[in-house]
Amino acid sequence: MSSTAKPSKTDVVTDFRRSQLLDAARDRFGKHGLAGTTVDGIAKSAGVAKGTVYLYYKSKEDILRHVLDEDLRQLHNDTVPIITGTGSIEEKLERFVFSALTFFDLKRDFFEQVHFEMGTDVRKKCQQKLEVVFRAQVDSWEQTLADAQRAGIVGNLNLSASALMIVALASGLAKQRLRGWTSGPIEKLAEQTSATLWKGLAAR
Amino acid sequence: MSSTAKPSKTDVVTDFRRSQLLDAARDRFGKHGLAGTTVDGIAKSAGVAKGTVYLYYKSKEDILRHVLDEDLRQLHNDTVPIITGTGSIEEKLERFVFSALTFFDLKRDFFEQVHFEMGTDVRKKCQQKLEVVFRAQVDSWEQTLADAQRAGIVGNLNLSASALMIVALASGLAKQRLRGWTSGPIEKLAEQTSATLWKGLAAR
Amino acid sequence: MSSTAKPSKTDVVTDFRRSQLLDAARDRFGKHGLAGTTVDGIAKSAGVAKGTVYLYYKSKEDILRHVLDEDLRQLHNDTVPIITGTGSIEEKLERFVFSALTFFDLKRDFFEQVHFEMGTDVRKKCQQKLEVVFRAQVDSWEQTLADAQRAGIVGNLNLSASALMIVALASGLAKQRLRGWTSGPIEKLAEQTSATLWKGLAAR
Amino acid sequence: MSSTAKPSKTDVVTDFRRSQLLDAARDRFGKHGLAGTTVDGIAKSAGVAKGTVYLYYKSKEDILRHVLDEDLRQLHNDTVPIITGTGSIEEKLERFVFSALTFFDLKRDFFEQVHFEMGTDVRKKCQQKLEVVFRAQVDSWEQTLADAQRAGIVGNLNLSASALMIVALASGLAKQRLRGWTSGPIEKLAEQTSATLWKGLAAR
DNA sequence: AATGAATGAGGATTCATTCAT
DNA sequence: CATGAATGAATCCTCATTCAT
Repeated sequence: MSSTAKPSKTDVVTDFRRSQLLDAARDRFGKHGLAGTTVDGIAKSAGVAKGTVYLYYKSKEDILRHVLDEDLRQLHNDTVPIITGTGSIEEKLERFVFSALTFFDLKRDFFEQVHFEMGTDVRKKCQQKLEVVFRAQVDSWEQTLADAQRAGIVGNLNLSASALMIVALASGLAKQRLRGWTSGPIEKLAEQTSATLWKGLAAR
Repeated sequence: MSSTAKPSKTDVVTDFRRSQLLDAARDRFGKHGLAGTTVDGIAKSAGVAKGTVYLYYKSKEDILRHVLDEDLRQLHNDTVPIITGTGSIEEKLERFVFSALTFFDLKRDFFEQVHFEMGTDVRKKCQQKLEVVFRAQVDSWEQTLADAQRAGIVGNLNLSASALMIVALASGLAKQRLRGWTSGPIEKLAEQTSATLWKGLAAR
Repeated sequence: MSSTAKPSKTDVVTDFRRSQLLDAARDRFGKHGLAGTTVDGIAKSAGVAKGTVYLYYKSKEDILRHVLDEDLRQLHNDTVPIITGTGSIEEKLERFVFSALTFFDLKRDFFEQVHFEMGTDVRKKCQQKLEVVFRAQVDSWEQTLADAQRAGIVGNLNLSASALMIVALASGLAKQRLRGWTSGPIEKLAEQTSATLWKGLAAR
Repeated sequence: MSSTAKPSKTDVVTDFRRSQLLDAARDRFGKHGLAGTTVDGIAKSAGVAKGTVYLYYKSKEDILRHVLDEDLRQLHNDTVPIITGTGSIEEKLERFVFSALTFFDLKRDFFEQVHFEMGTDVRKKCQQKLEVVFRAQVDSWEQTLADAQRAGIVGNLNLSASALMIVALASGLAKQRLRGWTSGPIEKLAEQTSATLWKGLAAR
């Protein structure tokens, strides 16, 4: 019913509330950390009462899970299509690094505070999901590099090591920006590092 | 005797206890996360009573601070001398990546759980210290690359971007290993990535 | 309705709870002393859970402060109007002593246990408030005696010493009753002592 | 042995230590209150280690008991002989008030902080002892007033009420001074109040 | 006798979760 | 649907007391 037909008013309200709560939670997690964020605080941020939170999510942990799901899905959508899409490898490389940096720049607060803070259970599940995204990135790069190799654009690379390296570099740079250790425009950073990396990959 | 008079027995015991507690804490933090670790648990791990912990550290936070200090000092000592030491850049590059990977491999549990979990205050201080180490690494690399440039070993690089890249790559790889996303011997990973990186840096 | 719009139901409940908790606290403080009273005990006495206490008062100290405030306000209201009100000095004297004795008799347990027990900070503030009440009593008596002097009812007294004496006597007698060192009806004690004091004050 | 013969060296040391600890305890209790005083603090004040305290007193409570015993004995010795000694009643009255005020003035810190703070058990015992002193004072005054009555110096007084009043007044004044609510020389205060009191007692 | 490291019971406080209205 | 008062488990920290040296 609700999937194809017009969504009932209830569904709309429910979606709105869930989204509203997720945004509030992301904000709070970003500002106060995981342990530092209270359910009451999330409720206040969302402008509802504490009890209401439990109508839409069954626990604080559940909220965290959903925030992470949403963010990781976005990370995936922001990066993987670039790798598998059209364009020269050099361009893709630069755009990939740029996208990864941009994503983490926007989520800076949240990741700075929370990303690795959750309890054993959630973290396991979260990292499994994070791993899925990273593996998708690595696999896509490996595929792309293999194509390029067949086309004679790059030489006799260790494909998997190179793919890993690309993703690691993007992630490493992102972390440094998260920490505020690099400044300047993201474009420039993406351009310089991807160019150097490309030289390394293309060199025969 | 040797330098500043023999340490008293009390000092020895104190050092032992402090070290013992730090090890226990690192273990617990690694297994259960920051919030998931109780002072009582640390005490149990160390084989002492709860109160004893407070004879040596004034709070849970104080313990965390000391664990971090110790680890970061080690990270510094394990990596910076490699960069500033002797040898060809290629060798240094490989050894640097290898050391960084090894360090995080050993501290895997701890960093996986805690590194970014602490409350706003501690985290600030901790990250300032982490930044000091990373900046030391970047600065050392920049200096080393500048020397290499003067010697004509590398071409017209953007020194600071390159230095940043090296450190970012090592850190990114380390994180992926922390997450368990890469397997295989560290040596091989270090060799492959540093080789590719070097090609990119050396290319004219 | 009556004065400032009808109080909301929530307000009524809140007032009830705060009052209920204060009464429970006064009872516990009276029975077990300040240090001997636990928040859990107060909660149990009030028939609520420990956490509920913290919905209404922010700390054990906060509770104490409110108990003291309430009691001291009552002491003031029970005594000062008598001094400044109408009637002969002899009558006032007797009623004043009687009121002070009665007040402490009712609060016996509490004062016996707590009044001087609190930590440096609270005690400072409490005693400042207590001082306000005592000074109000002394000042009122001084004024009343001055009027009497002008009216020729009493002779050439040292006004401030006499006022001080009246208050000191009431307070000293109250303490002795608190301790259980005097028995018999309060009325009689008040009558006898105030009569003797009056003779001393009125004598020329 | 030790009671009549020369005290052994051990006895002397023991007495010294006990006295030293009592003084330290009185000081600490006066400065930080009962709950605020730690055994370690007492030890530090006395210049010994914590364990040593337990060689001389079996608990913190035991220390408190001894401090109180010592002080109450002193209060008794400072006041009762004045009442039962020689001199006119007027003189005795003034000297009694003066002594009481002086005693509490010297012990000001201690009494201000501790006098009524102890747990149920100690307090009971302590107040019993305090009662003994107060009763001794009251009884002595009653006796003295009875003699005076027989001698025709005072009229048809209610002896016990009058005695009670004298002691209550002295105690009330002392409390006010403890609180810092009265200033000026003790002599003057004693003189004025005892004079007025005497007029009241002597009036027919 | 003296020490002070070690102990662990005890208590204040926080906050995720529930449920009656 | 929404609320927020009530709950009580969980945890940090203190400090009186003990005991091996």
